[in-house]
Amino acid sequence: MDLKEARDKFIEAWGAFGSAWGINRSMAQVHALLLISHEPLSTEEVMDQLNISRGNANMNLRTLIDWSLVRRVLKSGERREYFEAEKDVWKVATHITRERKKRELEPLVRLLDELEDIPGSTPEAKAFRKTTHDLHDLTTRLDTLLDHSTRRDVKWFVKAATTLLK
Amino acid sequence: MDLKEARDKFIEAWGAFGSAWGINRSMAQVHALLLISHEPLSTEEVMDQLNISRGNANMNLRTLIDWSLVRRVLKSGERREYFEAEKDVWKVATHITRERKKRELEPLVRLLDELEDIPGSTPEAKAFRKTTHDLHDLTTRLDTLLDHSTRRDVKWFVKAATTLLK
DNA sequence: ACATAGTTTCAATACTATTTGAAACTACGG
DNA sequence: CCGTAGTTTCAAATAGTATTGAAACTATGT
Repeated sequence: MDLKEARDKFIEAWGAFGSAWGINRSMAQVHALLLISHEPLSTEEVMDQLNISRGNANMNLRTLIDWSLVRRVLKSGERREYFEAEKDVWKVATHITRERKKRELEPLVRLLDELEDIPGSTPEAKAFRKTTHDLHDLTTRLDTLLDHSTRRDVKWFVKAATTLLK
Repeated sequence: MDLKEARDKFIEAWGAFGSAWGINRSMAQVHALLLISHEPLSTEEVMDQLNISRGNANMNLRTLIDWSLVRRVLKSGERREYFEAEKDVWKVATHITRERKKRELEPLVRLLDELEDIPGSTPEAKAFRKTTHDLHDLTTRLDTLLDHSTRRDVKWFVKAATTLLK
């Protein structure tokens, strides 16, 4: 397999992986492209290499910057903006985890918190309280866990946890 | 807030949560409904309570059974099938984790493994090798971690890991 | 103040995934 | 066997998301 082929496979796979996790395909592909590029790319280059439109490229680059997965780079004497990906995969994992925790886990925890004290003594009400209470406990713990593991160092955490489980 | 309202909110939220994580909305909602029901429900009851079609209900119930999140229950003397959800949320977390690891993480690890030894000494080739190698390392570790934490007991793991981070 | 290079926005469109609903199938009781 | 209650399948319709592309906008150099 040559480099070009390998790069295409990687971009495709990262795109598929992303969509399975609720991150849109193009965004994941732009990210993949920047991850494997040895130097920053312009919007134009991203468009060309992935065959996507300017609007699409622009929008996803902005979102990636929002997520702290990509940085804007200015080359001196050039007006055009270039983009480079964060290459430290442990940081990448941290940023993605944080972002998703914020967007998806936290709202759920808040709702479960509200739902914990619904009154009623019917079997339905009891079943409901038990489930929401248990889920609240689980999601809160997960939230705390992710919080600590991203505030510190994911790399260290994964290594320590792996040892713990061996 | 009364019970009915709370149940609806929970079903809606669990559906939204699911779709953000690549699990389709109806499947997540059927799961939510069964999680908060104090007794098993039939396909018919699921259809009625969620306003979804028979085909949809049937298909998602099967998938939930596949994922070990729901069990088929036969009431003696009745021909109709009933369904009940696994109520232990830690087991639920284990089953979901396993399934997603199998479907999404493992294929990625396999691909990265293949891509690790692409030849070439250009900066492009080097950057490519570094990224895929690092990702391979990260995903492999994560794979191992999830493997052990689901083979043992997620509950125990989350507690231990939390202590580790405190 | 104008021309130029570049970025952003957004309505229209294309694409993908989900859902429906009706027909085919299956199994059971009489 | 036949009728009935129930389940499964799947092509077609629908709903939901992502993408395009052109126009509006912004900044820069002369």
